[in-house]
Amino acid sequence: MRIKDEDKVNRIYGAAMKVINQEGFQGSSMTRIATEANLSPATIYLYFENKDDMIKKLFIHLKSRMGNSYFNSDADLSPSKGTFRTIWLNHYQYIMDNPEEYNFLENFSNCPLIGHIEKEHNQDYCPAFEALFEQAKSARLLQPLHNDIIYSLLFAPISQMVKKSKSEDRALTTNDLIQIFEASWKAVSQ
Amino acid sequence: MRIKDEDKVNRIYGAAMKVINQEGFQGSSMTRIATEANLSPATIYLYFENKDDMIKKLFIHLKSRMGNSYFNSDADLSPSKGTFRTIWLNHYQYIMDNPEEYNFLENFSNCPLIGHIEKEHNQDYCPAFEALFEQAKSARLLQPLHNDIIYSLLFAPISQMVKKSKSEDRALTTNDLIQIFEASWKAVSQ
Amino acid sequence: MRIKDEDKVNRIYGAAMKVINQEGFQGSSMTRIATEANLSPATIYLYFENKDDMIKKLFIHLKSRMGNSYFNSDADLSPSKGTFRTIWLNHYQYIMDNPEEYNFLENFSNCPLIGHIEKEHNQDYCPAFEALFEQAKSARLLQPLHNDIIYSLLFAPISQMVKKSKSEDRALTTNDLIQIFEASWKAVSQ
Amino acid sequence: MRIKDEDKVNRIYGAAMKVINQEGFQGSSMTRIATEANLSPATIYLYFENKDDMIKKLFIHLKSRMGNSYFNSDADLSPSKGTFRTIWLNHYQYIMDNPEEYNFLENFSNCPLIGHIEKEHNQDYCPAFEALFEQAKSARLLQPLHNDIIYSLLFAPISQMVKKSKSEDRALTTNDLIQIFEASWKAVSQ
DNA sequence: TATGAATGAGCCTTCATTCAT
DNA sequence: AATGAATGAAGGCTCATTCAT
Repeated sequence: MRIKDEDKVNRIYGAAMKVINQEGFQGSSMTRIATEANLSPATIYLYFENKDDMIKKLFIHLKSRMGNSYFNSDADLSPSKGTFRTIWLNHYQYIMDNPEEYNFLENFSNCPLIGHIEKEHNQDYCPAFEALFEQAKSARLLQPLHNDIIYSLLFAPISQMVKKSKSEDRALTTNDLIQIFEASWKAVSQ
Repeated sequence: MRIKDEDKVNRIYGAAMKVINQEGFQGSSMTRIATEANLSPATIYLYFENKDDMIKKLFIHLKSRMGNSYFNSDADLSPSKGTFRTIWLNHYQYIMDNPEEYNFLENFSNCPLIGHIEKEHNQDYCPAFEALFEQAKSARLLQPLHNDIIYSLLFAPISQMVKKSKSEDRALTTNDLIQIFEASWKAVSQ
Repeated sequence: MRIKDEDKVNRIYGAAMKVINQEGFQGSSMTRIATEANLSPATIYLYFENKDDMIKKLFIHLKSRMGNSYFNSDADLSPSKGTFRTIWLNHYQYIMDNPEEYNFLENFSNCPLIGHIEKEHNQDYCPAFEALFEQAKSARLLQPLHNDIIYSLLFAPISQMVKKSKSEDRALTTNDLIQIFEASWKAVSQ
Repeated sequence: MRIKDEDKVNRIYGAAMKVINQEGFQGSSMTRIATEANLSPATIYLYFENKDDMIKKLFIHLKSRMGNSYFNSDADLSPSKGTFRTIWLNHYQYIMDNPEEYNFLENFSNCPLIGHIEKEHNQDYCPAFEALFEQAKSARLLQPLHNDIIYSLLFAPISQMVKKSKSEDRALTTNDLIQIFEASWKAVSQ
């Protein structure tokens, strides 16, 4: 008998993401995805219960990848402006390098199918954040705001700018980046 | 499409939005939407070329409604922190009051179907903004940043917070609002 | 708009029965049945909820047709051997004339899908039988047996013989019929 | 297919029958049957050409089992009413004891798939019957009818009654049995 | 204009069967 | 011989769209 090829799951993930981003959720038929992954549609069902299951698991998979990407340089995590700038740039880099992934996450975190997954997996993908935020608040580096608020003030603007720049085919300059980070930092720092 | 049936178009818009938000995009069949609007599916095709066309026009319609809502109080538009706070709160209020509409816009502004519409209609929905931003920059109220950047710094965080609070069934307090606005304002003001 | 053609249901019934008898239950796809009925598969779903629903309703429809066939000559129903012979021959004639229908009923009255329908519809298709049997027992024409038993003794043998003769491509002679009826009558008569 | 694996064939038969009776013909996938038999689906294909082949052989296998059951008490086979009563009761007992098997045989003896098998195997499963019937006719115990007719008169009623009683969850009493046998006997005896 | 009936294409999923070990 | 992975074809059903009134 053949050996189950665990990497096949990743091929499916990749194909699904590609198709969904290219043709939209509507156009993403299982057959289309299977073709993209060089598989028979039936094979997908050896690895996932059904389409919903596949999408959900893909979502979780990507969410975790994105969470990890914030800290992908193994720098120290001492609470300093520099640390936050690094993380912030990592985030920016991730969006730029993985536009399909990010797009997918953005598109589907609000859809009903995904909705209730987030709650279960919300905390496990970036526990490191919580710690860092708390330390920075204790050190009076950050304002004493709820973590969610800090997170929004820090990352939402750059995320939106990247999306806008992509949709308008206009790249962000280094100067843009500096301006956005400095302004975002003003918002959250003490 | 003549004036007297403009109402029918609105009924279709309303039904489409309701169905899409209730059942998700997948469940939004033309027949289902027609039923919701008390129409025959065939009738929809008298007013729209096809489903894509309908969705696109619905999107533009809502985008414009949202753009107008920023200024729905007929206050003055002199460039002051108070004016921005009013606009900011109008935006917040709109999201809270029209969650279905906002949800729809958020969900679909990034999907391939919608993607290229925005460019054509990006400017027409808030020309007033441009003017206000320019004035405020001249008056050294706002930092000399690109309007898109100001827009992101000002509105992206609150938008994300509302989404998050909705998805977690946790309301934002008045205190949250004040904190978020003040921080956002710090980011953009001089 | 088009007028819903109620006769279409009968076309579907006919096509379904034909296909099922020709290719067996396994081979009876909705598409195959639709083709046989000169319809689109989707059209069937305008008249039936789903395949099961269609089969069930077909079963009930045929069951009732068969029930009526016992009495299709408007002869008197006085309890006499002649009456029973007439009914018995009507039954025989029905099987011979509608082999597909009878076959269908025989095949599926024991399948799980159908199983519980019978109970609901068992009595309504031959209330006349009950009355006749009771009268005949009172008149000491029939033995005082349970109606089900009389029914089985009277009709099961001929039904089985017809099936066997069909499957072996050997017709029943008039003499066969007389012998079978007379023997069956001996079984139930007093 | 060699002797030592004869057991595996029986495991397959058992599993197939169990699954078919439990889930109906529709639900009886090869994988499901293989699982029930603690085998790989591929293994079934070492013993049978394909699914049809398996079903047909299962049918023949069971038919022969049932044929033998008529004579499972090693009583004498002298042509007497007592002998026929014994055989008749054996038949009844078999149906009651092996409802799944009997159900399977009843359900599929008329389906197109099985149809033409019977002819080939009709005679080999109860050659003993032929002899007994002939002797009984010679001895003027039975009427001079065709064996098929005698067979139908004798066994069809009780078979139908058992099916009916099962489908209505109502057991046959000893009295019922006596009545049915005596009436059936009246039909065929001289 | 307006409609309900009708449909062909396509979707998700399953299944009998084969592959490769 | 035996198996679990893999698959192409097909099935039930839905849907955007058109027909015919």
